[in-house]
Amino acid sequence: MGKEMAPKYDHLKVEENKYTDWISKGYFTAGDMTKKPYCIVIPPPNVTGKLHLGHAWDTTLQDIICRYKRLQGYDVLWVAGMDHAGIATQAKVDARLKEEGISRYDIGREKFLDRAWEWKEEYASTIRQQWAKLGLSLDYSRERFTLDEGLSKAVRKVFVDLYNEGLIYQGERIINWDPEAKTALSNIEVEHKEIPGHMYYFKYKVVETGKELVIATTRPETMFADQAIFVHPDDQRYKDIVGMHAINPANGEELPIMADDYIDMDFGTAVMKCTPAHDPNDFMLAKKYDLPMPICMNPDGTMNEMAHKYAGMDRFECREALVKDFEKNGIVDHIEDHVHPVGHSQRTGVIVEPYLSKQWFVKMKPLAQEVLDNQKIEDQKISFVPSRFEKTFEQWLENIEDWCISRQLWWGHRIPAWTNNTTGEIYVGMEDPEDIENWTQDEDVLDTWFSSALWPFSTLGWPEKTEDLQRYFPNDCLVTGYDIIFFWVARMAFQTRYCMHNRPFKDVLIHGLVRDSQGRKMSKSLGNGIDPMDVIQDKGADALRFFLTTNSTPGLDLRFDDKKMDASWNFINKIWNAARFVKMQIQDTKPSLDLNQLTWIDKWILGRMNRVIDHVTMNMDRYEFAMVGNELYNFVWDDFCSWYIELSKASLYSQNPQTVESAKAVLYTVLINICKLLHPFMPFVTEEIYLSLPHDKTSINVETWAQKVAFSVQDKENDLVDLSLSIIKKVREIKQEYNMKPSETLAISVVDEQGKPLTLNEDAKNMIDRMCHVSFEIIEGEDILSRALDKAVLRVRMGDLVDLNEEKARLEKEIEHLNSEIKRAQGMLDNPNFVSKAPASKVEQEKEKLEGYKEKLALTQSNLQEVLNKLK
RNA sequence: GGAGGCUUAGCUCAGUUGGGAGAGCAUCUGCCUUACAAGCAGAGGGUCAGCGGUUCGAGCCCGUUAGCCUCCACCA
Repeated sequence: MGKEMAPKYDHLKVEENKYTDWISKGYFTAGDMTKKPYCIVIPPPNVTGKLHLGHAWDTTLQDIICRYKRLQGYDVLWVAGMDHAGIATQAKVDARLKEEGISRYDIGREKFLDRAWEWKEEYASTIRQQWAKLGLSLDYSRERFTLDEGLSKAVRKVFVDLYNEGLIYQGERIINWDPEAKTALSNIEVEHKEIPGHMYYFKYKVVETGKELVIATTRPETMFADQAIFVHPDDQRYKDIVGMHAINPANGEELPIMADDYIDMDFGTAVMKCTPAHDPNDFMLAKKYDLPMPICMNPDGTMNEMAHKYAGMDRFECREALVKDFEKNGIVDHIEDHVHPVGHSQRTGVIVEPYLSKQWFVKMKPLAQEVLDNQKIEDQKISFVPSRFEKTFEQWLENIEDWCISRQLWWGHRIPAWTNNTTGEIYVGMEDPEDIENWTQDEDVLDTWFSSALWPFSTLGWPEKTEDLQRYFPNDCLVTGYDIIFFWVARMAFQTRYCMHNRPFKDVLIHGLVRDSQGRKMSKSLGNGIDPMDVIQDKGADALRFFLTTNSTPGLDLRFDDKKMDASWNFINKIWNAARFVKMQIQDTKPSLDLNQLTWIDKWILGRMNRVIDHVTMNMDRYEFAMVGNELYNFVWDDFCSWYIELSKASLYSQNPQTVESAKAVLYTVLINICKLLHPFMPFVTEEIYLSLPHDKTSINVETWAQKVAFSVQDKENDLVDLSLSIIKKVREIKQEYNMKPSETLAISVVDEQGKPLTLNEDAKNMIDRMCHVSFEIIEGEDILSRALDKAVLRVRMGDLVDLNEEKARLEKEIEHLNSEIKRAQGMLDNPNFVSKAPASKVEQEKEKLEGYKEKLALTQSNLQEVLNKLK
């Protein structure tokens, strides 16, 4: 103790070294069995790189919840962990290998995986450093990785169970193929973007009649794999040619002309070419009619030998060349510009190719239905904050399609399926086959989200029946962005329902995206990303945390704003200086709060504090952090700093030792409670202040939540505060209005409605004088300025300074305003419906307001009369 | 084609079961007052996007229009 506190806040110094100390003391290690458990699992960041501002926001929200719950006396477990991020990480490692001039095929699967693990270790440590900078109260003793041994076991078990129940199957289907990453993707890994393209109309010759048939397509390059031509059975235009054949202009093959009512008679020429292996609808038709399904492309997006002279060309090159040749040969009827949605790979950005391929799928309908059914049960449902996301979530589950889970990658959970080398038999199991030399394991790995989906319980030890699982499952809360509700939240929901027969967590707090100051998404290509570590260096983690969490509303995006970052820093600086003042007063001795010695202003601030504690607690429970921030900002800055600290100086410098002691104790009490209330938001500075003051615990981390102080207060004490504050404000206003120096002493008196002087006690006079430099005198005569307060009149000796005409105008304006308020309030009270229907408290409130306005109006009117008399 | 969000002070945004419009920054005025000039004390500034409805009472609830934005969706 006895640490010096510099006048200007130095966040670098304050935030240095604290975190390692907290970790070493085990403050964030869960397991106190005497307390009630509370559990959050971190959305595991990808080990592909550094954390961005979105992570900072997401994790700070969680940290706030965890720290709050810890102060409230919960045994909080916040599980640390990271995600192996299959495609993304593999791409990074590939790129690193490329720099060395080699590819993953050069070194082989095993060596590649060694390199990937190296990469993981490197980035995991970067991420942990960033967590430390942010001050996150994670439990590292339980840190997990989505590819670690325990999770691998969990993944295998789920896969095998689902397979045995027929909920996982292997099938040849049209999937979304990423030609860049050369892997299958799930539907939601495809982003549909409207891009300008063309609708090509080509002429086909009908073999039997020799007539022309015009058919539209957007992807001419797939024509090499066409197997049929379809029209609607009721379409009179084409009725005659059904059953005939047409020549595919791309390869000269004869295509049967068939009829199916899938065809939209109003679209294009109402004739559709069918490419079973390259389009999901065509595939469906081909299955129905048992058509062959050849593929005309290689996995890397180049054309294969089916494309004849175009073989080896990239698919888009081929498109261009083919159309050019068609134009030359008179095949093109016409070409229209056509803006249409095209699927892009979320990971690599390339255009996704619908592609026939053998993959593993999860049968989703039954799993999703379980979740939907349980959403109707109060103690089983997942509650979203804000609740509108429940609809998003449920609608997605209602319309869900089977999930393609196999990926043609190396970095990930290997699919636990083997094919017998001689019999071709498939084996799926937890354990490797005994005669493993006779079996070949499936080359593919699982979608990363397959393992992420198990996160809420796999991190706690499942499938083992661990104590942690028993104690901390289901989780209490999950915090994540709306952008991964489908990817992650929904999948956790059904996997948890399947494995645990429970919900993964009770609440989901949803936040939005961090945008730049112009409202744009932060992206690498725009180069507008902001590194949270730079912000922390510049303004401190506390300021960043406070900015992120108190300037945002659940579910909405957040714009990063330097000005608001500054405001956060300034707020911390303000608290810092208030703490310096308190420390200066109390030195190193903890003052004792004697509730019997409280002055009227002590009671005033304690009353405010009590109310703030109530509001903050309520809003913390509702995840309304912006409201908490706003209330604490105002309480600290206005009530505590601007008013109480200044008012308390009169007590502190008085001769009465009891008053002095009481003021010190109140300063200390309020400050400590401010620290506790703000600690979830700004753990570093609140710890620094806590430790620099006399304190009860070894760290604010192990303190208890703010407690209200119970004391008795009388109406007249409250009235005195109200009156004193209104006098001070009014005097300051008058001085400003008349260009007087604030330090200049103004002679005032305070009188009641009848003009009788009000007796203020010496303490109050002293305090008012200290705040706005006045002398209390008996004031009579011509040179008076009178201003109405709420329940009294302030009279000021002004001499010649008073501009009576201006004063008249000012008073008239005020009277006008008061009259309109009276009219409004009177109107409400005269309305029998209001009096009978509105809550009694509201009616009472309105009556009081009306009385107040009336009193003030009377006072103001008499002031105006005085002015008018003088003007005569 | 479905679903959702946003529109409040010059700018960025709060506004908790409906009951006298708020903050930060910016602007104007005056202050080096012994915690803080990254501060202190004051001031100005808004038909709460438009229209209609419910209600005694609407920024808030309902409907509708407009502008901006996001997600979902297999039309060749």
